[in-house]
Amino acid sequence: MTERHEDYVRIEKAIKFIEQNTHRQPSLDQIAEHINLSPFHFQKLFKRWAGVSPKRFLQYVTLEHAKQIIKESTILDTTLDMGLSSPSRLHDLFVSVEAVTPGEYKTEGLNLQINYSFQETPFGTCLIGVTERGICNLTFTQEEDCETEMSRLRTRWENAEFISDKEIGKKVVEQVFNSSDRDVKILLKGTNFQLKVWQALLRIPSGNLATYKAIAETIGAPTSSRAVGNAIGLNPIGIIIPCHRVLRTNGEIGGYMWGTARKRAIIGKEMSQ
DNA sequence: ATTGCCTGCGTGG
DNA sequence: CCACGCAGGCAAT
Repeated sequence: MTERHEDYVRIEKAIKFIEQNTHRQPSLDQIAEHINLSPFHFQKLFKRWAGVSPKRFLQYVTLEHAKQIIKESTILDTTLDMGLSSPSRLHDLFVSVEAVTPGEYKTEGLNLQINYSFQETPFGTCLIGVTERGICNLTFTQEEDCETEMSRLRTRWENAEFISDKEIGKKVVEQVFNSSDRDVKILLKGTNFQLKVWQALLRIPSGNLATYKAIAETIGAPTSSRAVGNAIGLNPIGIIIPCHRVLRTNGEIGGYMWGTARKRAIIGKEMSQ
């Protein structure tokens, strides 16, 4: 287990603790004690990890803040509306999406080469899959279970040729997590409905939040927020397709395929930038 | 805060 | 086909 991952585990534990004790407004000392670090060390680790102090971070991550953001629905709505009218101006990601052809869909990746590798990120270990036509997979491992994650990828692209390649994956991680160069290509495979939902997610700029309902409305299916949640849960390319930016209408955090603590963490970091 | 009834899509019989 | 499961929403408690 790498140092980076251990740090992430600590942060995750801290966030869980906060989540369960929001009503008590835990102090820095209490949080630090819970994860067995000195307040000093914890503060330092946190700052290094998130780029802001724990206190500032909490302001952003806290439920009340999320509620406020949702309440100011003009911001949210204008964001989404503007996203529709001129997507390229609002995007923090200039992602060009390529969807697989019907033939490829049927054959599930025949003649497709996927360079895969596991990579460490500030939010945990993830499995990267890259094809000639773009990134096709960015999923986090739960409990460091790489085998399960890998078999999921193989199932998703049953006939593809898999090549282990750490260098390609490393470049992707640097591009997505550490650089301002966000001009990435992705390769998506899904039903029409899923593609519509995933592309709607790409229109939410970093630092902004949307709701399942708002997404449902933008794709012209205003009563299908549940179906939207379903489709979002199947997003194969985390972070780049920002499924973490979608909350419930009432401001609750909602679910996340890779754990709500991780979702909070990603939102918090984006908010604080 | 909790409950019960609604939604639409994907999956497995 | 049909039946069920979901990262949701809403109205009535």
